[in-house]
Amino acid sequence: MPRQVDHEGRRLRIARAVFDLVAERGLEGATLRDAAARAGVSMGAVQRCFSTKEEMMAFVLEHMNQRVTDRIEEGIAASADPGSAMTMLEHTLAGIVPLDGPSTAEARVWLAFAAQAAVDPRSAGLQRRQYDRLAELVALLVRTARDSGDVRSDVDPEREADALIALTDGLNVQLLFGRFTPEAAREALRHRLHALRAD
Amino acid sequence: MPRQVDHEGRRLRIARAVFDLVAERGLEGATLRDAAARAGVSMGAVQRCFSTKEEMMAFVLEHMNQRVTDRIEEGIAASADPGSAMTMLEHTLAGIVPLDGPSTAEARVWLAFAAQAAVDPRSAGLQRRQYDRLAELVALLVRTARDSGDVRSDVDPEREADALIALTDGLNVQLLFGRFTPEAAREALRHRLHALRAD
DNA sequence: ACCGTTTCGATGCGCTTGCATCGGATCGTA
DNA sequence: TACGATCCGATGCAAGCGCATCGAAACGGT
Repeated sequence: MPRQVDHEGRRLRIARAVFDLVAERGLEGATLRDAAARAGVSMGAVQRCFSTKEEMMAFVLEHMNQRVTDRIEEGIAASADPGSAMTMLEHTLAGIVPLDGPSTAEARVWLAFAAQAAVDPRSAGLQRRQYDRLAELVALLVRTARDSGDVRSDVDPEREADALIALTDGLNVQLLFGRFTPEAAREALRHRLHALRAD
Repeated sequence: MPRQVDHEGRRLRIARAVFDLVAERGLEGATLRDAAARAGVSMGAVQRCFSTKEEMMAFVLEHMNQRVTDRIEEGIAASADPGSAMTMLEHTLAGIVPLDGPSTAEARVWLAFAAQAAVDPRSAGLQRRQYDRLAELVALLVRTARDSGDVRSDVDPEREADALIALTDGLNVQLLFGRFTPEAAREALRHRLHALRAD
């Protein structure tokens, strides 16, 4: 057998490089050559790790979603009162809004993929699945908070979850345009959640 | 003097063609050749109408924003009670959310340009100016509605306007993903506005 | 120690892109 | 009617793209 290299590690390394490129120059700014150069590998290596560019991009998207999920769970675990559904809800949504440099890059990449999903059904499917999972989680949190008396009893968890997610995405866009500061976005989110509270 | 052709009309014609292409295939799917073919003119004509592709795209964006503005004003004028700030507010926001085929195309193009603006400061400037104008209008409507007693007195017009715009943009994204129906989006918007009403 | 097998990095290819260029058609003028 | 200035549409061009291909290098089995 010939020597083995760490394929999975290389995939991650390339994915990170592509992520950076997309965050800086957008989706069409991420070429195979640039990705290879940024990752410090040859172009052939990129081709061997991913059968096609589309697969590479899908991997990058999945990898980013995984990172966001990890950060959300981390934020929930590190919160003062992890058991409270309301706290978990706030951390979940706050984990999506970019509050610092790295997550701003995430938001940029998210927007780039979102634009692609709007015209490419294949890409839309991936995004939609992610959103369905997120909406389920948020709806569950809202329902739990409602049942425990933290939020008003007349809110519909599913509808409210979708509305909250929409608001979060919209805040992301405003942030990327530079019309919002991260603090203002977080404040808007907080304000919205506060309006759900039971009196 | 040689014969004159309708330059401005041709610009509009090409802009409409580019708009359709972007709505169908995204920003990078709009090439000069395809634009010329779709508009039914030669490629040279496109080059003479717009000095560069960037200028053409900026014109397309401006043209679309103008169309949206026109539709909003039209909706306000056609509403049952044009004088009511609350009605105007609802029509303004509803004019942004895509409720039918043509405005879905608008939303697609909007998202495409939004993604570009996230990585291109030049494009971000254009978008930001548009949003500032929209935010001013919405804030004014909210303030008017508040002062006339239609909405609760404890809402901050500027903050609320930004939040409403963010929600609208988020709904647009969800719509494009196919997670929302236009009716559900409109319902969510209505629900949110209803929550602002004075009891 | 040798060789077959497998993986590596580099180069080539066909294609498309935005933009520049050029001959020919067009119209006012004398 | 002949001319010259002007504008039109088609073609050319250099660059960049994704992907295919290829010789060389690196191992394990015998």
